[in-house]
Amino acid sequence: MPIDMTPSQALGLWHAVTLELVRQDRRDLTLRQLSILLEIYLVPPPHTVRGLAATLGVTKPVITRALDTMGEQGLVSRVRDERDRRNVVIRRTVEGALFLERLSDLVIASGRSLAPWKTP
Amino acid sequence: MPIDMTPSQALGLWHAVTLELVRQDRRDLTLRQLSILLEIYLVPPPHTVRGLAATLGVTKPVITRALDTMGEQGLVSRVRDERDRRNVVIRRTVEGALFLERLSDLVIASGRSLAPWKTP
DNA sequence: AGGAACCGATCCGGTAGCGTAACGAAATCG
DNA sequence: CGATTTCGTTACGCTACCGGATCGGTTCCT
Repeated sequence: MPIDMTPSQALGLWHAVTLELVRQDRRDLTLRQLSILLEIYLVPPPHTVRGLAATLGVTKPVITRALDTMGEQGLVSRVRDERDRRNVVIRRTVEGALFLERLSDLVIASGRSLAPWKTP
Repeated sequence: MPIDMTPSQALGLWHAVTLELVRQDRRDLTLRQLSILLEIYLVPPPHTVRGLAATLGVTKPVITRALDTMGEQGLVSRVRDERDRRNVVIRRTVEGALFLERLSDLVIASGRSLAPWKTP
């Protein structure tokens, strides 16, 4: 299932997607925030603050702040773990799934229309 | 030359690359800054502040600030246009090219090791 | 020549993220 | 039990970026 790309394709893909993300602006997510969001939605739960911090290689306050921001935007939600009430479990939301679905569409579309050999 | 991807591949690719970018940290580029950098290096020159502002759909100060930051990091350089001294021409640098080359490597490597069907 | 238009940079107040260091709550240990 | 460890959060001072307005400097237009 791997994807093979040339350097030109790789950068072209990144160029197209970042450009479009900036253009439509809407949610101004940090690279870290986006990374957290993808981690939550692509890796099987449960997700905790310290777990994410370890995975991303950042401190815990970074995760807390990112969850604050994305929580306000409805992209994630937090629930106290009742089995160990010290923990907080990060949960997915419908809105977050929709956001990533749009990101996915953007990536796919950008990849498809990448440097069409001749014939623009 | 297009690349065809499934939604899972698209998000998986983005996940792997952003995660690695966050992990190695180094230069903490904004999405906007990265977008500007890619625009400069992938689109034929000349590049001007107002041109980039129009392309990205942002205001001119945003471009100026981003060029300040990336200029300090040696990723781009600015030269006054002698034919029309109102303009500033944004130029590429060796260091900037190297940075994008590493980004390209990262994207390619992430794409290659994407959800290897069985047998890791 | 002089006014208008243009270009990039700078100033302003405000917002959001950062790292370090603490904190309170909860579980575990001895 | 109390002491210690483990969580996530908050406090603090700082830095970077934001949009909007404005600024000099330059060119264009008549």
